[in-house]
Amino acid sequence: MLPNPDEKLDPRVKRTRNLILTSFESLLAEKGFESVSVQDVTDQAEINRATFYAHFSDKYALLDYAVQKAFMAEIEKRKLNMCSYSPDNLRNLILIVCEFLVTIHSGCAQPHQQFESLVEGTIKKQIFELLSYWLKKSKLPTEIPATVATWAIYGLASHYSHLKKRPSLEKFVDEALPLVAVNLEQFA
Amino acid sequence: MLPNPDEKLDPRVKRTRNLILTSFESLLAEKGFESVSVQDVTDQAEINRATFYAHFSDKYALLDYAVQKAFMAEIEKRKLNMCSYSPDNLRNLILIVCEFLVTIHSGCAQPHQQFESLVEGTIKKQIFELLSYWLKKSKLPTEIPATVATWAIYGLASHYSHLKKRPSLEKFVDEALPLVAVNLEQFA
DNA sequence: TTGAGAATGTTGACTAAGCAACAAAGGAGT
DNA sequence: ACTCCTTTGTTGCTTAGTCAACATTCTCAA
Repeated sequence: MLPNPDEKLDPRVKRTRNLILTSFESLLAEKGFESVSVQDVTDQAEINRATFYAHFSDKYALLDYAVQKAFMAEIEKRKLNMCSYSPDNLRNLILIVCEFLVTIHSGCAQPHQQFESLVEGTIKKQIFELLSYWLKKSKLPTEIPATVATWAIYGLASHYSHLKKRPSLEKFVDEALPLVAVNLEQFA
Repeated sequence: MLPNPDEKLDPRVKRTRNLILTSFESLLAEKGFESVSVQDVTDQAEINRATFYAHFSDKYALLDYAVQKAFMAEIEKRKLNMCSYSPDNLRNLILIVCEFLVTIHSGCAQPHQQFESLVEGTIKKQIFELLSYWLKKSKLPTEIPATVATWAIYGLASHYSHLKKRPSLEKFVDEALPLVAVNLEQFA
């Protein structure tokens, strides 16, 4: 799908970004997004503040980057970026999104509205791109079905991750899958 | 005793040295000193080879630095660098040297002659400096007693660390201590 | 013995990171 | 209102790290 944006990058850049990312994640878990300042991140990363701004325009850009990278890692781990549409792949995608949101809610202190909608935007963009990629390969119509499915998947995952008593993920996905699949397959 | 050479140092320098140090230690444990190349170190540290030479003239200088730093850390941990001569402090010093050599023998693959004598030189320099510092503070004669004690201590520790069946460190040090102490105290 | 490959040091030109200082905007309390 | 303090972006100059290239030396097997 995508060329790996890691390799061939100046080692200093990789190092710096990793330092920023690592300290950001730990601060996120400790204090929550709203109360983390750029200062905090650079202090803990032992990076100059000016260097931060050479990489990210502000902490929102950093959040976007962090979420995107973490989510992409999950996608790549299951090789969903190197295949095309199938019910089973779709099932795995839904699964990933659910797990991802659950993880975020357990790994980030005080998730406020602001934070959640930022994450939502980033994740939906990723889902949409992946679905588009799948459908294009299968010569299926893309735009509308991918949009519908994207929102549906994210909605399901968000719902699931907010449940007080979450049912088994397997059961949940089994029930949800056909509803999403029909959106993508109906013109096959 | 010494001002901490860590603080006030350019963050990039600290980072680079730590990266080099970390990868060196792991390679030392894995392959042994003789078979570790500068290449290996810089590859694993993800540092440019030219950068290595900006910090160390060669791998021997690196070994020196690594040993010195590790040993100094033990000294500082027990605050021996902030006190003066006493039998108890001397006892702790002997203890540290013994433990240090034991650790090196278990943590480094195939310790050859070359490696051992490099370590010996570095450690003895450290011991000598510490003893001199102690004695000077107590207005005791320095040069000769410190020399004798340094060699004695290192010899004991080396002997101990090479024993096939090592007795309890406590017992060993209890026996050795008075012999070394007399060298330092006889003119008190 | 020779020759091919690997490791060593070194160089000079380029790029990223550090730093200090600045103006500006917000927040908390008095 | 006010100050005091913190955070935010931004800038110009300095220093450290990167890279590719080169000449040497080592090593080891053909």
